[in-house]
Amino acid sequence: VVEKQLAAEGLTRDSLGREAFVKRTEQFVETTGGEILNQLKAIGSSADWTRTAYTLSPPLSEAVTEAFVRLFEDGLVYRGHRVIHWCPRCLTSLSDEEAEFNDTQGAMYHIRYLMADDPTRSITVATTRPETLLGDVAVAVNPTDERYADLVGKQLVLPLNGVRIPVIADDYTDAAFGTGAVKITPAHDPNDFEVGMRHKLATPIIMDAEARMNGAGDAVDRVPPELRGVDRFEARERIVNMLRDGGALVKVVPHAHAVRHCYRCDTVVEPRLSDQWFVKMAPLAKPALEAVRSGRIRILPERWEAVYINWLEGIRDWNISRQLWWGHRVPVYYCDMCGAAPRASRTPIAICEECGAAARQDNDVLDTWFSSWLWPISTLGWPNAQSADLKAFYPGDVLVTAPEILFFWVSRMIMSGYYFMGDAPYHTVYLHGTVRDMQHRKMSKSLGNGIDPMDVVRLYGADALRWTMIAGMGLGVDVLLDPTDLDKSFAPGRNFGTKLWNIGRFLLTKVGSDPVMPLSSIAPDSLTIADRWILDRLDAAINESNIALGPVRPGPSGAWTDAERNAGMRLDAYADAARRFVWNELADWYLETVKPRLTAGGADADVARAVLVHCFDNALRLLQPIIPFITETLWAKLPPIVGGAERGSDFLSTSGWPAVRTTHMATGESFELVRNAVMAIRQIRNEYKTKPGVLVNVTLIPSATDSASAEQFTTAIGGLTRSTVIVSATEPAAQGAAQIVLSGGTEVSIPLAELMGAESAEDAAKEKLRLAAELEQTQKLLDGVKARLSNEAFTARAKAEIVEGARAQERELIQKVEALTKKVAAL
RNA sequence: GGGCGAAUAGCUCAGUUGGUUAGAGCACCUGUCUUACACACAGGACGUCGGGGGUUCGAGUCCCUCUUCGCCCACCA
Repeated sequence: VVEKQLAAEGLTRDSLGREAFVKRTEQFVETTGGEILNQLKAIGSSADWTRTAYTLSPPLSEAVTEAFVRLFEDGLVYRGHRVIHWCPRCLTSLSDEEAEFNDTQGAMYHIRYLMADDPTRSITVATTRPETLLGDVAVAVNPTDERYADLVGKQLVLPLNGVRIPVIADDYTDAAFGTGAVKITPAHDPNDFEVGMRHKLATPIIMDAEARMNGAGDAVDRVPPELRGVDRFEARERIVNMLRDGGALVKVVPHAHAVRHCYRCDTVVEPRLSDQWFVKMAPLAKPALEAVRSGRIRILPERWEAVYINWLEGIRDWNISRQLWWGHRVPVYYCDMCGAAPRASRTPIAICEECGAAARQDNDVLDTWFSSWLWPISTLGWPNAQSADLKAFYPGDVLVTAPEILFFWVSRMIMSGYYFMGDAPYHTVYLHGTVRDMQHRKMSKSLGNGIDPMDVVRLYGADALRWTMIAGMGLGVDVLLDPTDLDKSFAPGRNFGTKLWNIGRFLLTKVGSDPVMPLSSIAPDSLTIADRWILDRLDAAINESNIALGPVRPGPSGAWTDAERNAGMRLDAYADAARRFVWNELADWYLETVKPRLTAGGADADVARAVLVHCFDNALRLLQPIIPFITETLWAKLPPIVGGAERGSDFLSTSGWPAVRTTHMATGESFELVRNAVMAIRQIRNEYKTKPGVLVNVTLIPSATDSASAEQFTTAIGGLTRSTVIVSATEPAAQGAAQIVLSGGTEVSIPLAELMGAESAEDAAKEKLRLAAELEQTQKLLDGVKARLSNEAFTARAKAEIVEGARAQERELIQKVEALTKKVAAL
């Protein structure tokens, strides 16, 4: 923008000078950028953050200089004369990574070059960039290509400018591709440059920096006057027409190929011969490769490791100089007077040490990634080796980032970590998915398909935003969000947050603020079957979360084992385990059973309070990383523990991750019976369309294996199903009752008259149909198990526990089928 | 051109080393304002796991092949 303003005033950045240009740009940021700064301040962001985007803060600047000078002194930074990617709009060179490929439908132009001493003979070359023919210095053919063997060494005449060029033989040419003859343009193609070097050919540059046709120096005669100053693409058209008119154009065939574009402005990149600074990458890549191969660093998802290794193995030198004015200036100084060797220096050099003349600093700046690759160390105080932060926090643990900057940033940070610190900057690289819209398009400003996170925060809350992102984040899977329907994506997160809040509201009001007993002080005998069950489920949820997240760090060896390296970081599985516990177990079952106990008061109420608070405390710890705000608020309101015991911290966020109990008590299987009975009764009530308010009498005949007291069954089941439960040892009459046989053999019976109301009490046919259907389904299952077990191949070859499992299932199903058969018969 | 990944309920996705009746959320259907929560509760319906072939006592899971999407890399002019 500043450059445009200058142009309007008839100025350029060159005429203005670097100092004035920088000042001018700073003013622009101050004024125009002020609104942006204010917005950032409003949400609590540091204004310095914005400034560093324009100027490096002094410590970072020091780090960049140090890194450059050290690499220079070690011979890993060098100045090279070669063909690089040039953006004619940004007027700078680009690294390989910054010049992105786009598939483009272009054309292959076949052009005839005539022999100089025998115009009846010719060679036809094929090219996608005909305008570069003005810069051709040779035509190369394969040495084994018999078609052209007798032409090697002869001269051709370039169409349009009449320049004479030789036919050369070089392995680079593939006889099978195109016409088998390649035009060589050393200054505008990296491969041609290599060929040119081998054959000691000239390197005429035929375009200016903005990619307008223009020969400089001795190439001036190569560009016909009518083409000078013409943009390359217009020149292409005109040249093709000129060739056609002159009879040199043999044919044009459509040709799909990949063309490099500037990653910033999307302009087609022009290969261009120039002097640039490079970093030798092979020595840096070596330890970075070894780190991943040995397991010192793991990359998740694992498949990216192959991509990383493949890239590093074929790595090419890194062009780090840019012809921009914003950035960190290359700290190399020249003397134009005596021609002393360029020097890299940590401090500015004003005067040449050799001859005393004024020294000149290199005019290029460094690639922004040259500062970014130092990020893990420069942010911790490097190059100050005494930095306390560096000692305390290097190396770090996990880098979370997007796969598209694996090469730009991730791998280079690893290289700089090894080179400057002798160790990797982290042990885990977690590459997350990309947020896309429903058409799988990357969200972007230009497409207008993005979602403003602040809108989501306003409408659904920050916790809901985090929930959606984390719970939807399968390892290596893209997250699809619909920008036109925020509700679809974010309502589930909001709903869960609200649910959690309501659980807390209920729990805190019912439990009150009186101190609760610590779980450890409760006698196991006083725990109900529901207590034991929920404590079991809590342990299961913690275990599941731990497995989903995996080990935090590699073992003592410092390297990941094969078993460890691909386990963990399953954020979606962790979120799911935590949600299931809180919603489907704690809220749906335990809270419902505990209500009457809390109201009743007494010793049992204290037990219930203790278990409830313990479970909720741990549930909040489990959810804190995903839902930090709601959990923190609720946790602060938990009642104190008897005796003033601490919960580990004043804040949930630093209170510690939950741990499973070390002592085990009787399992919660009895409560599973309650759950099965409750679900069965509810199902019956629904099928018979019993009004929700109607109280029914339920007879429960527990199987011999159920040990829990009858009282616990009656209260638990009764409370959850609006029924009065009688535990009985005797079989009730099948006639006139709805019957349920649970898998353990426990039977449940409800009089039809109560389910259906007095007016239709006689309708036993429906119940018979219902039971018969269930019998049929159970029988089918049993038949399947029996068939499997009677297959000798199965019993002989399957693992013992699988076969035993099938036998147990068979026994259970036989029991159930018998009971159901009896009941159907009685009806 | 080379490499990699994906295809499972209407939608977005889970499915650990092959193990029997394939799950969740949303959407859908029925009922309910049951004093924490209708952003909720209870119940329900919905899938021959992309097509074909193979290995196996047993395949969503392993192998081959085809189809369709997607990603990464690449100096064939």
